[in-house]
Amino acid sequence: MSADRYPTEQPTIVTCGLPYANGDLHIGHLRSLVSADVVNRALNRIGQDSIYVCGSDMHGTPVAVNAAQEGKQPDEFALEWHERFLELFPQFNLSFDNYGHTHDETNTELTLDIVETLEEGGHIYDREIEVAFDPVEEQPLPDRYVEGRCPYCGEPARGDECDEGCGRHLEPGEIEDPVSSITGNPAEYRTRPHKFFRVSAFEDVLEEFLDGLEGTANARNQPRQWIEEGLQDWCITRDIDWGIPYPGEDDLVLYVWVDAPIEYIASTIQYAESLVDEDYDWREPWRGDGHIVHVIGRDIIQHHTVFWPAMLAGSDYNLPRAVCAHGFITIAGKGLSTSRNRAIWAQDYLDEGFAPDLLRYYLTTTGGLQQDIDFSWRKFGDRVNGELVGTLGNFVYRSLLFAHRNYGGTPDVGVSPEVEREIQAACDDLREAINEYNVRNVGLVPVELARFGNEYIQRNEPWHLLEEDPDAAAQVIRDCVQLAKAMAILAEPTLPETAATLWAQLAEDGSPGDATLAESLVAPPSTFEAPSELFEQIEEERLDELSADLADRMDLREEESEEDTIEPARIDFETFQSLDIRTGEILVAEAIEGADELVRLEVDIGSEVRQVVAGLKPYYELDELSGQTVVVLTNLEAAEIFGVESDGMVLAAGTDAKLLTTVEPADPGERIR
RNA sequence: AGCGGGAUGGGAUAGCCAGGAGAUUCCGGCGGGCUCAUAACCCGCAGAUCGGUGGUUCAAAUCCACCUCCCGCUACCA
Repeated sequence: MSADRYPTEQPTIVTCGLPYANGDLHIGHLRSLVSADVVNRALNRIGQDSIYVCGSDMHGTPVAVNAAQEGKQPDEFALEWHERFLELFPQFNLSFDNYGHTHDETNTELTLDIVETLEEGGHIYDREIEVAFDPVEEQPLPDRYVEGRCPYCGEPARGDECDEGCGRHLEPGEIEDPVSSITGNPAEYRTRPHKFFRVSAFEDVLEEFLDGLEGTANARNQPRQWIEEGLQDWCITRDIDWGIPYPGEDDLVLYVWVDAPIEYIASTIQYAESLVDEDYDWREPWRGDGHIVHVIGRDIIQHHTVFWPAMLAGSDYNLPRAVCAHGFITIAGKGLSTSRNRAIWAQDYLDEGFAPDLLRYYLTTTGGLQQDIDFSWRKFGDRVNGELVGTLGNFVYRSLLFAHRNYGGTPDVGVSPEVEREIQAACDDLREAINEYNVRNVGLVPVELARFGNEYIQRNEPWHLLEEDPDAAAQVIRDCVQLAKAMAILAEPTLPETAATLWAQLAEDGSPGDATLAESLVAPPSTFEAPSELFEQIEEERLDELSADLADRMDLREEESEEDTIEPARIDFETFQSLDIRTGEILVAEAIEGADELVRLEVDIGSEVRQVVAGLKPYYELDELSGQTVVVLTNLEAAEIFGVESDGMVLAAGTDAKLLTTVEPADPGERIR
């Protein structure tokens, strides 16, 4: 890999994964959005020509499904979310140079253009595949409209992905035992022509691409395994009516993952078109010598390191220079769950009245980009109070206040060699950090400089020097003012709002977002007003409250899901009578291979011996099970679990499956009444 | 079970890709200092055989193999 270090002469494009227009954004999404924003701003600070573009992902079956549930048209539904995103982004200081959406004209046209290019290049072919169909509704069942079993690992899976088992992307027609996820009707397969993209032909291209790919290690390593296992061609059409229609095919639309990443290009084009005074050639980054940097969640690595580069290569566009795949966010060690409201919602955070910079700082500096990070209000508060308030905010405030009181602004002397070296070192650190896409260090650099600043001012005690040695005092404060100015520039990527405030306090014109590192050694104006505090301390009680509220909310949901409350709905006696519950004796108990908890039981229920599957492995030794008297619900409909038929249900109590038995010995087959 | 991530002083993390003096920083603890500053800031001390075992190497937290545990996504607790 031999790409030039930033800053380069060529333009760079930074993108984040497209927010999906079907729901509210939470801190998980923000991690993508903010990290990419930080990368873009940091590149600009070190003098790299870089823009940040993205857009909403409007297509795909989840939007179609959710829109239908709300009785809306998909475009109307998705557009509403898109608009909400647009309102939210500025509140987190996400500085998109352009933010479009995949359903707009630019993206639609470009997508069709790219698909045609791929066709002309012979990269697309027709193949008859079996598609799940709902025979009752006479409706095709693409992607998540169908559920069934993964052909590779046997796990239950969605139509487009084995989301529960091996994680493989599934091609239409691959899934076994398909059932409509809408009606529950068993689906049947019908043969139907679809379009396939010859991804397999790009193996060499992709391997070379991965060898040179910058960004996080997971984005380089994970796809290597997929390539080793052999690349599958990729079905790029679907039988729904929400999406970009496939050219020349009336009843097919493009798979959402085709037009989604193309939005990265389309958004760049829109940016170029939006400029009035200057020229921007979008072709330079995408087809010329520029650079593309993708910031994504680690769940969409495959799309950005296999499908997308293959598409780009097949239609003569540049491949990305870097893919930065960040980890997930957990709360109290548990994964976010939107359906269970287990998340910190972006809007809720703002409603709490916290400055966006605080969350930006926390999300980008808590762990490495690739690492999963755990969110807690306590840790959030510690970082804010310690590093932002105590170290950075305090240094700037004490310095500027001292300078203003005693000199009316910047003392009229030069910066000392020691401080100049220190500032330059910090600038070097920022350059180094962004060249490694290390957003954590990007955010820590200004705080570390402030640490030095605090040590420096403490060591020199200008408050004493004021009378003892006025020249020396002026020197020290001059140095501190310069350090503060450098911090404004260095902090701008992560803390843009704070940096702008500081910039104004120094009476600087414009914005630190227009400055480059070189300016960090240029003296600020000789006069400025008294500063105000950059950050507010978060009270301990406040943190306690927030923590308690969050814990309550998550605990509540736990209880609900555990059904801890007594079921209020009464049933009549007849309903009870309809349950055929009998004693049984376990004859055989053996583990089901490949399953974590499942045990296959043969249970004698008097008149016959039943095979029953139960999740007992973690709680019992298998050989102590045989011979046990248990209680069996015998007229439960049979089901196949993990590929094993289960005819009946062994009753057990609690989450750790304490088996029910009788107090007195009982023969198999005695009815429970 | 699959895929992914992790295991470093009490807690949280850096370093590991490009191996080299018993190891970063923050919080917490203890002791001092300062008083310009948002009870902030500065200095010092205590505290880790870098999950385990083996291997490669003159040298491993860093490379390789195996193992154990933790976590996330999802699932099979009928």
